[in-house]
Amino acid sequence: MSPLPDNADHAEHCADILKALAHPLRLRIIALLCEADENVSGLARRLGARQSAISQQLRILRLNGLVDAERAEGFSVYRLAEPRLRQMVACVERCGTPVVLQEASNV
Amino acid sequence: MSPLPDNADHAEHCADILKALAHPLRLRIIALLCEADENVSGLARRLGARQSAISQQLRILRLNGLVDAERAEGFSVYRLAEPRLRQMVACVERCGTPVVLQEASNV
DNA sequence: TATGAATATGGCGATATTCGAATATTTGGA
DNA sequence: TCCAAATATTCGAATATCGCCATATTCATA
Repeated sequence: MSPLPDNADHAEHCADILKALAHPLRLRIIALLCEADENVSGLARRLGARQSAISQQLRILRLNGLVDAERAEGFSVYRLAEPRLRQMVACVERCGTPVVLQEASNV
Repeated sequence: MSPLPDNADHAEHCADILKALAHPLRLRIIALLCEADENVSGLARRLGARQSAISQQLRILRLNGLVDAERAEGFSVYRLAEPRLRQMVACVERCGTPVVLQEASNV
């Protein structure tokens, strides 16, 4: 069925995507960008993190092709480079939520 | 909307799940277990990996609550501990597949 | 061109991961 | 009980990642 078990290259590529997401701050950045584009200082403010930390993690996300940036009015506005990430985020969020809570909210 | 950006604890927990998946061999193990339960040597054979490598990665998956094992006829049979992982795997697999190929297969 | 805000990068110590080899443990059957 | 297959664990060296500070770069505007 799934090509993943037999295709080591594909597995490696998918693992790279997961690895890029597998960091609390990066995951929260991505989750914010799922809702709307945002610039660096906006992200830093909303996440309560230092600018350099945000910029560092954005670089990693950029190098992995998960986000891209555009300069606008003096700001670097970041956005999701891959719309399918919204599914990913929703998925991991469900996985990380105890079943009890999930049923309670009737999802 | 999503609780991820504002809830650092939840983000950390989700990142842990992603981290557990973010390894080529572990991802392929999970992908196999999505289809059917399997024992250690079966996994090693089908993935062309050493027994100790499989066992090591299974331990990590076990400690993270992604799989669990049951002894049967002399073998340790592993299975998914979390059915929602099937969605996760399908999701990351789509994300890791170039759009071109995806459209070609009409998904 | 000079300035300041916004962003990006370099470097570094500490910590964590990875993989193979060797070894230990568990288990079922003779 | 003893053996052999199946699985698990330990160890060490190479590598990678993290978090943070300091600094560099970019860019719009004066």
